[in-house]
Parts: sequence; C-alpha cells; structure tokens
Amino acid sequence: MIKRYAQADHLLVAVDCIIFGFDKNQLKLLLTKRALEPEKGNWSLIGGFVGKQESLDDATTRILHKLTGLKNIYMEEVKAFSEVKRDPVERTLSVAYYALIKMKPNMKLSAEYGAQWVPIDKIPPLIFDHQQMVEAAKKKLKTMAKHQPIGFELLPKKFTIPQLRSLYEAIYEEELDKRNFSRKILAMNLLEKLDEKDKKSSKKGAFLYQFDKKRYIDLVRNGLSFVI
Amino acid sequence: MIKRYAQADHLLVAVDCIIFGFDKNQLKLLLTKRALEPEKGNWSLIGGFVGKQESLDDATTRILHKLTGLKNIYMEEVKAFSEVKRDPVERTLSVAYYALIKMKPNMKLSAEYGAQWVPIDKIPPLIFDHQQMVEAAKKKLKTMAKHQPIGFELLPKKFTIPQLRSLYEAIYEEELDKRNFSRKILAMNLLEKLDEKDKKSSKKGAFLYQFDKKRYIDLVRNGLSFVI
DNA sequence: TCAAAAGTGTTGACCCTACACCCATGG
DNA sequence: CCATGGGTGTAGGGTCAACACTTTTGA
Repeated sequence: MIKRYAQADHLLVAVDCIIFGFDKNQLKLLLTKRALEPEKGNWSLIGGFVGKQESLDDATTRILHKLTGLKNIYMEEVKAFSEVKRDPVERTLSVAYYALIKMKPNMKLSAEYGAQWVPIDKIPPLIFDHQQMVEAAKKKLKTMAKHQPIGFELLPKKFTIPQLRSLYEAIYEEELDKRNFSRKILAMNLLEKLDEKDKKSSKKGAFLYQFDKKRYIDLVRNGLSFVI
Repeated sequence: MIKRYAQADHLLVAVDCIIFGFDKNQLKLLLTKRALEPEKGNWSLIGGFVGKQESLDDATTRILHKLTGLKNIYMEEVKAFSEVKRDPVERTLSVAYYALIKMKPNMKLSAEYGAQWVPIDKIPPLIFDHQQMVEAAKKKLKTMAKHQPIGFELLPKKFTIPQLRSLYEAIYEEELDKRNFSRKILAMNLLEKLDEKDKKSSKKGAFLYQFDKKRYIDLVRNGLSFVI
C-alpha cells in the first residue's frame, strides 16, 4: 500500500467567514481590517488557514469561536474559491462559509481581529475576491432562509412576529405583507406563543414567540415542507 | 510586502466528479475502478489532484476532457469533503463536482480509466466517502433541475417531450403526469418545436423539440422563473 | 388625545392536480 | 386490425396576494 501520493501539488487552504447578524432591523456583516501587507488596513472577511489535522468545519468552528467566544454557531459552506491568482501572496484555495449569529448588546469580540459590524447595504470594498464571497453568501442565505428555518439563528430565543418579519424583509430585500406573513408562519405550527410581550418597539407591545425545534423535526418527518 | 504565508499547512487538493448521463430512460453515473492500493479494483468516482496553476474548475475541466474527449461539459461544484481521515493514504481535501453529459452511442471513453456507465439505482459500494458525494450530487441535481433548465444538458440537441419527461422522472425519482408536464414546459416558451418526428420509441412518432437558450436568457431578464 | 406599532379576515385570481379518450402508424 | 406510445382539455380545490380598520398604551 502506498504511503503518499507522489508528485502531486500541495496548496494552502483557508476558510473565510461571512458572518451575518441582525440588529435594529438591519442585516449586518462582521468584518475586520487586514493586519498584513498587501492590502493592510483594508476591509476583509475573517478567515484563517486550515490545519493538517482539521476539517473545514473544524477550522471554521475554531475561527468563529476565537472571534466571538461562542460555540454552536450555525454555519454552512457556501462554495470554494480557487482562482490561481486570487491571493497575491501565495496560491491559496479558500472555502467560504456563512455563519449566523444571535447578536447581543453585551457581546464581546476578540480584540485581536478588530472586528466590526457593518450594515449589509454599506459594505465597503473588500480585499481579494471577498466581495464575490459576500454575494454568494447573500444568495445562499436567501434560498436557505426560504426553505429552512434558519432565520431563528439570527434572533434571540424569544422574538416577536414583527421582528421575524423584519428579518425576512432584510434577507429578501423586499417588503412582506404583515397579515400574510404572520398567517403563513403561524400556520406551520412551529412557533410557541408565550405569555410575555415585548414593549421595546411599540406601546401596545408584541407577543413573544419561541421556535420549537422538536416540533419542526417532527413535522418534517411527516412531510412538512418549510417555505416562507 | 510578504512573499509567503509562513508556517501554514499545505494540503493535497483533489476534485471528484459525479458524472451523470441519461440513456434508455435511465440516469447513469460514470464510474471507474481504482488503479492503486488501497482499495485497488474497487469502484470509485473519477477524480484527480488540483495543480498549483489550476483552479478547481480548470482541474475538473481537464479531467473530464481527458476522460471523454468532450469540451464545454456542464459542471458545477457540489461541496467540499474535508474530513481529516477521508483518504487513508494522505490527508486530501476533495471538492465534489457534478457533470452532465449528453450520452452518445458512439462515445469513446479514454481507456486509461476503464470507466463504465452504471445505472443510478445500481451503484455499487464506492471507496472512501464517494457514496456521500454521490448522495450530495443527486440532491443538488434535483434542486438544480427544478429551478434551472439543466435537464437539456443530459439530452441530445433534439429531443421529444416524452423523453424530457422521462428524464425528469428519473431525476426526481417519481412519476409525472404527462399532460401537466407538457403543458407546463411548453407554457414557458423555451422549446422550439421542429417539423421532425422521432419514431424510435413509438409507431406514431413524437415531435422533436430544441431548447432555445437565447429565449431563456431573454425571459429570465424579464423575470421568468423556471420551475418544473 | 394622539401617535405608533400590533393584530386580525375576506375575496378574487391564479395555479396546480387529477383524470380519460382519441390519434397515428408499424407490424 | 391491433397494440403501442403520443397527444390533448377541463373542472374543482387550494393557495397566494391584495387590501383597511381597530386595538393598545406611553408620552
């Protein structure tokens, strides 16, 4: 049995993270300023190299944890970016991952990266092919959000229907009729209505709900297809 | 400006191709028998390593061309497979690509690979994680076929509606009502009806059609959303 | 009392599904 | 002349989009 594949090239492999958050009815991305030349000081996605003993998921989990201190962040591969000259320093293949974060006001980000949340409609020019990565991630987020209940990953555990609708409006970049939206989402029977109200955004207050993951898994087993 | 990223690991990177064909109303995959230990002689996808001066698309194109002699094969990334121990010989990251081929009776495959077409419902056990790759590719093919006019990549230029329907039945693994199917596909105005009939599969003969790509691009511009 | 957001129903249009019979022709 | 696959229309149900007014309450 052979011990190695002879004469094949070895490449640097990286992951770059498109980290979405939702705050003040806005979708945001977590960006950083590049620490080294070339393009030092320019805006960049947060990423890192994949080690010999890590899978891509491992590497992404490590990077996200180091940055945010959080575990169990929802994340998924977007696609690989492999143009030979995409990184001028050295030939690097990078796999883009998107991640969804429940933003909290008291959230502390590792100072090391100097990361900042930037509204999605105000993304500055980014280094290398990171713009394309963001575009691909936005597209993927749209289709995923439509067919899988991932929106909840961007909201606190307890949220209101208007909050959820506003999130979907931000993701889809279009307005949604509030009556149709709440009818549709409630008809799926995935939300548990709580007795509390959230009065932060109106005087009347809006009822809080919780996503019921168990019920979701059950319903999928019985052939529910989530579409919103 | 730095010239290299120091101290980061370099990995072997490969692509593996899930090559779909359609023949005799069956979806098929092009498989090969592995030429080296371990798992020598076992069924495998066709793949190869990515060179320092190639993108993933380049490498896939090269491999597909070497195997089939064809250019402009429709192909698309499925996802990356990166488990550390997925290849027992050496740590290798592999990106799965699916490809769609218009099978022709006189088609000559490079002898080097000893490749064979295998009906999709009779896929033998495959090496490494190639089974997972096939599953992922089948899933991707289903969603792509539903939303993009890629079915035509598996048929000859001229085809009949019953052929097309049978292809979609194979992809979806379910039967489709022939009246509803032809109404739906014809209503999209993407097919050009020819004056010829194909009499291979019936005495009456079925009219041949051609996919009109220009019209498709036009209609998409005007907001058509292909769904079948 | 007013401003601001939450909540709630109905209707018409369209789309999708289900379903059965005749046609053309090679053998 | 008959067996085989090709081709075609309709009706009913369900789903989706459009639409406006009332409620609550903090300021």
